[in-house]
Amino acid sequence: VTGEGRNRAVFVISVAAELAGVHPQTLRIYERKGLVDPARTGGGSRRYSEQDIDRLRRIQDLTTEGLNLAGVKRVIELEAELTELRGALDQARAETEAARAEARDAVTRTHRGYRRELVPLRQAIEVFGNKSGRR
Amino acid sequence: VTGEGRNRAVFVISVAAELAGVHPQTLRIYERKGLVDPARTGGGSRRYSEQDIDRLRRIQDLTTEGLNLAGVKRVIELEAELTELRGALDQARAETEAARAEARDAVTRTHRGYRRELVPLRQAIEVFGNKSGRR
DNA sequence: GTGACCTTAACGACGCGTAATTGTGG
DNA sequence: GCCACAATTACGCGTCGTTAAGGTCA
Repeated sequence: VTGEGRNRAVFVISVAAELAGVHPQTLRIYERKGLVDPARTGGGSRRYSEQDIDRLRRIQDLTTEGLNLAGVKRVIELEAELTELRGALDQARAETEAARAEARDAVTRTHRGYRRELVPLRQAIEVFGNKSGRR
Repeated sequence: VTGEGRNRAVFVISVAAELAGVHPQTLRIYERKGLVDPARTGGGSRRYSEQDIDRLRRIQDLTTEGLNLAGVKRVIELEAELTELRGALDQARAETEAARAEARDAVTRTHRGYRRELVPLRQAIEVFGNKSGRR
């Protein structure tokens, strides 16, 4: 079950606390407040993933800026919404560009289609020229 | 200078506090923390607009949810970003739709252009039919 | 001169982080 | 049996809101 990268929960609380630069007890508080949700071993010990560590560091940054934990939680939620929205916006703009390119291409293709038909027209004139009187 | 609607700063601090449901002194704290920025009269008194009142109510909601003032400030900023981004996303999607409609129309117009030219082609055959042998 | 505004300071309540205590699992 | 983890409790510090005191303008 290896190779899961940053999702793999490997750090015990003491190591996670050291990596995040906080007291282990603080991590337990964060969990109680719903700010992190580390995995648990069968015995009940917490295991923190790299993602958890990143989140802990983000929490640290925000609390250092003076936010309390309720604020940290909301801010993290809002930031997630923001990145999601930015992605959607990028995609929407790419689709606009694609639609515009497709518009140009479609016209070009249409022209080309007629031009391709126009080539044999000279022959068509030879073929149908006499029948032109036909109603 | 009337008719400015919600931007017009009309409420003194006691009324604003009552409208927002907080202590007047609390409003002064909010201002010191940069959460609101009411207008001032020549004499130095604060004057709150309807927009200010809305903002005060929003601050109240967030603090009631347990955020401290630093968190309230950040959350309000992020929410502003979110609404801005949502607007941009709506616009981008509208532009995509417009570009796609324009793509369809452009092809249609191109077709129509050829069809208009194709009508006289029968006459052209009559006119040029004999010349078809010309190299 | 009274009243509402201004500012600054003091008080009480609460949230957060740390440390101490006790229990439990590897 | 030892060490690290778990959970609960207690303490210190800072923030927030209220209240109080003193000054200024209408």
